[in-house]
Amino acid sequence: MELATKYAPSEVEGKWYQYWLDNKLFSSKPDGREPYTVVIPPPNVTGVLHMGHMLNNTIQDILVRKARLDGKNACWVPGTDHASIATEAKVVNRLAEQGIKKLDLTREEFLKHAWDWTHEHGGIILKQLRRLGASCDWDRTAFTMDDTRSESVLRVFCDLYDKGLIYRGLRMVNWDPKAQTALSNIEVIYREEQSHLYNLKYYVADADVNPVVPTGEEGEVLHKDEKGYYAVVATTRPETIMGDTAMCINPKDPKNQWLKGHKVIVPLVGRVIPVIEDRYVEIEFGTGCLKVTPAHDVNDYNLGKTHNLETIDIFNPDGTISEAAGMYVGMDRMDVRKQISKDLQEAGLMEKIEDYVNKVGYSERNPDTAVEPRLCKQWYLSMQHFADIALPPVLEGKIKFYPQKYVTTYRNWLENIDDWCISRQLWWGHRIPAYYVKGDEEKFVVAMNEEEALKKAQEKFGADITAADLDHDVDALDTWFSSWLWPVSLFNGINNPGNEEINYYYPTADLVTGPDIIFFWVARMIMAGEEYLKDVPFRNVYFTGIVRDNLGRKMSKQLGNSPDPIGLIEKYGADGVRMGMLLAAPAGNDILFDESLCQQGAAFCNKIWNAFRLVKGWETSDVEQPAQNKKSIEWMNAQLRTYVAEINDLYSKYRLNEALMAAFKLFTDEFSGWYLEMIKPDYDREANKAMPIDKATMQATLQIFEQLMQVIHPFMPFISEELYQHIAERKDGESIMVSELKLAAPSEADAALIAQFEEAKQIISGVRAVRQSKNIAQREPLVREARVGGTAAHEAELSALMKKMAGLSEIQSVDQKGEGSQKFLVGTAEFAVPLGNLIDAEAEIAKAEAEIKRLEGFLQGVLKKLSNERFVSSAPAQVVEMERKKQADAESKIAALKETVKSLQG
RNA sequence: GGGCGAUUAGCGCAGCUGGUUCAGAGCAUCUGCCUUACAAGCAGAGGGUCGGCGGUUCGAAUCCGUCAUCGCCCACCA
Repeated sequence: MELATKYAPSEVEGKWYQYWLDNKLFSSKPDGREPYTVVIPPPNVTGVLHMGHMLNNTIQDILVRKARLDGKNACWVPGTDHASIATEAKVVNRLAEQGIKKLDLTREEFLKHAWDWTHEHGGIILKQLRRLGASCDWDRTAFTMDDTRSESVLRVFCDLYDKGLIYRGLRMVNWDPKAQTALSNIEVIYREEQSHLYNLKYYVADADVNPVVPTGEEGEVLHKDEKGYYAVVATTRPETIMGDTAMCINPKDPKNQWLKGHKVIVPLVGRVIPVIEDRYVEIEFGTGCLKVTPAHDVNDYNLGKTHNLETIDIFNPDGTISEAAGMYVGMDRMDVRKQISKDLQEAGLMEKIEDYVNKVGYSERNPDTAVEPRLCKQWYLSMQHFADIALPPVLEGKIKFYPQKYVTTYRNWLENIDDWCISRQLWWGHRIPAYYVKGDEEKFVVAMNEEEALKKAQEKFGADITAADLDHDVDALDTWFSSWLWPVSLFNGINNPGNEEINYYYPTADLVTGPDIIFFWVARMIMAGEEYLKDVPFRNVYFTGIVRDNLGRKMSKQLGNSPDPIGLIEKYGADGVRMGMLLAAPAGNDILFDESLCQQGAAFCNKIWNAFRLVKGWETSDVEQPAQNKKSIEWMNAQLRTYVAEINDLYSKYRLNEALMAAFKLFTDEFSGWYLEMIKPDYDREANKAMPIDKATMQATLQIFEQLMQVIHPFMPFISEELYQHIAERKDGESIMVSELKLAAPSEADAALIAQFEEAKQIISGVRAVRQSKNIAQREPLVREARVGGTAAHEAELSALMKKMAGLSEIQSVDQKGEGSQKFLVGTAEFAVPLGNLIDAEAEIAKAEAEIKRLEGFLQGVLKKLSNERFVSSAPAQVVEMERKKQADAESKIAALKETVKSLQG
């Protein structure tokens, strides 16, 4: 069969993926083997694949395929996440396009639209993952809102409520006015912003709005204009003044002593509010006067509680001004800021406006929407208990983080943890299983279903309660409240504890995710795992970096710098893209993605392909195996063992990019560059084809090739499978995926053999360099002189090989330097290629003298070290010995070079 | 404001508990080759006083201090 000169990924990838599926090679069932479990970080069900997913899933697939090759029972469970806020927002938008408002629909109607949307777009991303070669057990595909997962969520909610860990509380929450829902603290992203500090005039008055005249004590700072005395309050949010119910000063502030006990008038609003005193106020900030708006600021809320202040909520849930404000009603808060600033200035109530940089919280899911602190009742999960159980496994190393630096981040967060606000004012999600007795929010029960709720309600509040008296909580749970159960719920460990699957697959082995969700997801999974299985959910966490473009910018739709993953796969092949992703991806470092990296991956595929074409093109015959081939095979096998040991070590440290690099060098340099050239049969010019190769060499080469494919398979599953199938006749269903690579550990003999070849390689390179510098064609045979005594006996063993590789016609041993030959050193041995009058004596002398100079400098340094008594006495003997050897080597090299110079001058 | 991490060749990185020939691979660069598997290739070469300063040590890219620059995380200063 003829093989094309170029590897065509599109022709093989689909075929093998289908083959793997048909033969159920991804599927896993509990058995006697060691399990290796990975759960996918579930992408948004309606999302599409982006470069971050590509990186993340490439890494997972490499780990999973490697485990399979190592004979483990690998199980990679795929699934998707319902992403409640994001998905609900998309559905709301789509309805809006059709002229439908969410609030005009019933919950059931809305959910139907949401499910339609989910079914329409859902799972696209999982299909895309197949193109990448992801070897997930697709029969296990789960969704955070499927029956099993939903039941798990409700069970856990009820259980934690019964344990007293879930409670309902009135708190200041982060409110997203666009999605109109509460958010947890970690869903708020603070951004620094150029804004203004508005300095407002609060005129001082007594209860009857009569001006107050201060006495003006030492250190006091008074502000006065024609309308009277006033305090200056600096704020970034003038639109909240309608909610002001006090002004606060620090009791120790000398500037503002005159304000004590008085009242001030809220500008424009006209409300008279008290001046209160609290040490919370920073004396140095602005004028030391703080306006207090208990309904719209966390600190002000706390002040309000301490000082018993009235709370005026001036905002509607959508961020417009409410009736309670009495002014600007119905306007958006951002518009009011501009308007009120104008109005204040016109009324002469604005002292000044300064430029100011402050931090504003934005919703993680609606990044353009500033979060509004809002007082409302929500469900919370007490976190101290969970922090207590989740901290030890990480600190004690039961779970390892790669890179390790995230342990500190993890610890800092857990040691300062806030309770988790788990309710969201959304419909798309798991509905909170709380049931209220009609008309009384304080009377409620928590139950798995209505039936159970009724029973509990009757027990708790009286037998006369009927189903019609109960109102199911309208809110849904935070998406992460289902994600945190993922490693447990995938194996049904909540609903059916102790079942065969959870016992077998849990704890999972490795989690691959981004550091951005260390709190959202990683930490909480550890909590849930410890709570429900009393064991960690995974042993290792590999944190990937963020994929950026080659200028270091985050990939985004706006910038248009995010390549389409499927387009890349079509262009470079899945294997090429996988290699491209990994080449620049050390754990924890951001990766600067560049298409040229995929190009490199595709080139490597082509290299592998052509190496195979070469081998496959050889005919075998009964000729005897040349000794040098036998030797080369031994060497290549030693290299394989050595590299594989190194690669395994790199895997164990999760240094996958380095493992790939090592595999790349093994194949490209050692195998293609050296080994294949060593055993390559001569060309028969008359027959115009390669001479036949002996059977033993052919067989050994195919075996090595197969092993190389096994080494490469986790990184490049498609081409390795394709060639694995070409190398030998395979039974139907046989696959490289489940083949085993068994190699002995490298021995000392291997090391010695590699060292011997290393020297030969250097000699060959030396001759090639001579060729290059003298412009001698590759085919022109050369003679090489080896200095007597300079060559070790083992070099002679490889002489045939060296002749072949360096294009030498002869290797001579000489006892004196021939004239007109170009010399080079390998180690301390000197070699020469006789070139007659091609030698440029002067240039050679200059070169040698420069080298002598360099070596002499080096020698001086060594000698200085050795003459230092303290070095000789305190350094380990080994180190001193090494320095002595350096000295001896340098001296002998210098001597050889000097001799060369002499002969050239001669 | 607190914490973490980084700074090594043009680029993105490795260099693990200080010592194995004056710092390593890849990509890029330069030179020469269409050599009968592969020009998506082959052969060869150049390139870094390891961010600055100080210290510990016989010896520092490696340990300590400090400064500088960059990045990330956390935090209720209006």
